[in-house]
Amino acid sequence: MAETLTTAALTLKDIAREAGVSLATVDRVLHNRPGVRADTVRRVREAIERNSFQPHVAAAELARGRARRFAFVMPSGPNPFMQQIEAYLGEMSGWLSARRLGVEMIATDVFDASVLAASLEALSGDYDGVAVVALDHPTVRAAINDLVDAGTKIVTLVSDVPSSRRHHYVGIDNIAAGRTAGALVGRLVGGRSGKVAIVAGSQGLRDHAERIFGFNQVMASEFPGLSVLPVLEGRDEDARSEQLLARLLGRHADIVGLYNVGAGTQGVAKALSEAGRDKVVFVGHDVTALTRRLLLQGVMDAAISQNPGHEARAAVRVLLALARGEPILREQEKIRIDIVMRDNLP
Amino acid sequence: MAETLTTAALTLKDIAREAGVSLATVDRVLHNRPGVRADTVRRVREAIERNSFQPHVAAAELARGRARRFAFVMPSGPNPFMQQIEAYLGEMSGWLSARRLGVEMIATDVFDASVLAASLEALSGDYDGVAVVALDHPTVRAAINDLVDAGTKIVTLVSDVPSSRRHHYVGIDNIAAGRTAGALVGRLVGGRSGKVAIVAGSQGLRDHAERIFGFNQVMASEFPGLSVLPVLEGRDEDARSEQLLARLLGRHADIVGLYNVGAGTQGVAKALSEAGRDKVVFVGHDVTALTRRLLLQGVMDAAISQNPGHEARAAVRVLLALARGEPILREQEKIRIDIVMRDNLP
DNA sequence: CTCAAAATGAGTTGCGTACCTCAAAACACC
DNA sequence: GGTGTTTTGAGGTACGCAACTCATTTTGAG
Repeated sequence: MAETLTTAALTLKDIAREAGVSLATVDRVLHNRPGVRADTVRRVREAIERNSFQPHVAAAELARGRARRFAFVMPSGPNPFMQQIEAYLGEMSGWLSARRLGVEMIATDVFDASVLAASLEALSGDYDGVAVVALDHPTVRAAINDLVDAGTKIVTLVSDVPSSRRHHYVGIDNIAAGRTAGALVGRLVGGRSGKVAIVAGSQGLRDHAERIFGFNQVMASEFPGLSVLPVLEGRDEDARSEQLLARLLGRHADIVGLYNVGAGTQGVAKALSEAGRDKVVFVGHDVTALTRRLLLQGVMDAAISQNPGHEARAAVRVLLALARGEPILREQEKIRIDIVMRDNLP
Repeated sequence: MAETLTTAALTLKDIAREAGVSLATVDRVLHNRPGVRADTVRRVREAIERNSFQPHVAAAELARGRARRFAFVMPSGPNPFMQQIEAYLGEMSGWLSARRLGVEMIATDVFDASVLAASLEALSGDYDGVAVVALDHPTVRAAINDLVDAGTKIVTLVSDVPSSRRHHYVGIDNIAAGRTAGALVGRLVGGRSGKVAIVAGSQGLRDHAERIFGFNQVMASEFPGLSVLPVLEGRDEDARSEQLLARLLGRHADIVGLYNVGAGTQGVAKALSEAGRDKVVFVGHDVTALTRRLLLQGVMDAAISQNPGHEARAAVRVLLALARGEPILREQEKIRIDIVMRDNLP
């Protein structure tokens, strides 16, 4: 009837006895310190393994003395999504200080590779972990690898640099996000045939390009009745997005769906309403004050969301686990793609 | 450019000096021990407040010595959702033992109020925290309140007992889940008019009743072209659900949508396919091996999911925070309603 | 076999808190 | 002013581990 999921609480002393060595040797093995014969290392490791020994987190944390410092390198300038991440980190301040964790925000121009790389290099040695919203560029990749080599734990946030040796990526699978958007547009259009428009910031941005790729994939394979128009590049700006879209709507009377890949949402919504094309199925990204309003008004039909609170907390937890040498709960730290419609607005 | 989110690391000794008292007195205040003048208590509290002092979690944990024990009281018998929760707890075993947390599963008949209440009463004094999948019944409520009075931290899991004094509920808002299901069925039907069927376990179950309530709300207000048929009560059994639904499908040729509120999914799918009514929009709950297959086959169109992994971890985290007297990160522990379609299957 | 280098043992200290004891001081009451 | 009670101080121990020192043993090369 009752079933226990955890094992007894051994200590290092027990492991030392088991392995037939002293506490000092166990300590040397545990922290990869030199001066232990390979054979002895094996014996100790086996004893740890055999008893599935886990160092007591609290004791280890207490003993190491100095507090851990993490840095969040984020885009400068106003960006609601990033501001949300910062706000959520602020909400955690009690949690952070109870664990003696210092978290600092560092604003920089993440869209300029050399500036970003310089910012990263400047952090070397000062932090135990760094979370960075990174551009995928060779210079940035090199800066990340340098930090990794210096022993800093690195997590890419929102936008990944898969070619680097970063320890973890906290963000969504953008291809899957695009696929989801495609499925939503296709399904919500509901059997009608016609054209579908795409508004993106730029196809040069990795996440945008991936989303468009996934979107097109689904449209081609599952919704042959819908044809996708060439991508409009609105640079995530309201005015430009509005202008481009207004022109497109004028030229195509049979647009039935619209996927807004990045920001510029305000402009997109305005173009739709001024053209009197409110019935167009409109799917976009992220739950902000604006998209929330548009969803409630029925202008937007669905938003693909990547919970910024979860991303902020996951980044901190992952950095902490990496710094402690604990395993990462992958399932927990995975950022899910949320479909938000009017009735499940968070 | 850089901005720090945390404060300096004070210790109890600092607080004692600040307040002009000894360590012993601070300790007495912190743990609500008797023998301190009200005036002194205030001075100490103010010093803590003024410096926004947070006890070092690791030190506190280490000092208290004995490990914490949590119990999960779950339904006996085969239940995929509950099995998943148990599996996810198993995945956490490293995390748990590194924190010296003991978690035990206790299987019982949660659908029999007196049996469940007896199981709960039997736990008194043995556990620091209890997570329970609870029936909302006066006897159960009393048992929960007794445990609370005995100092045990209580979390209701999946199914709430709002009238009790449980410390927290980990689960979804079932009315919102029903609304979401309604919105999905309505939208996916895509403008056609016709009838909509509902299959539930029982309208006597709180969560099922709430979901149906939310579903009907949306259908009535937003989809006047769809009329909802009387609820079929399949008792979450495949055979019974299939039989009832098959009969209903036979009588109504114009059924365009179907909401399966609980289990019995296998039977529902079978009834649909044997009647050759695959085009009916079918929305159900939870991602299991079965619903995953049905989604991929296109039989089911969407599933409302309440990530069991998240629920298991949230329950543990909440119990731990309660036991430590830490604040709960509400935003983090909130269980979201996930909409799962073929293209965002987790 | 000798000797230096490598490997290991034994031990100490400190992290910040919980929990405990005992003595001293402050206080209230008559 | 003396009594008893309440409040406060001072100090110790323990928790499990990190990080270190120094002495001792073992090993391998010549």
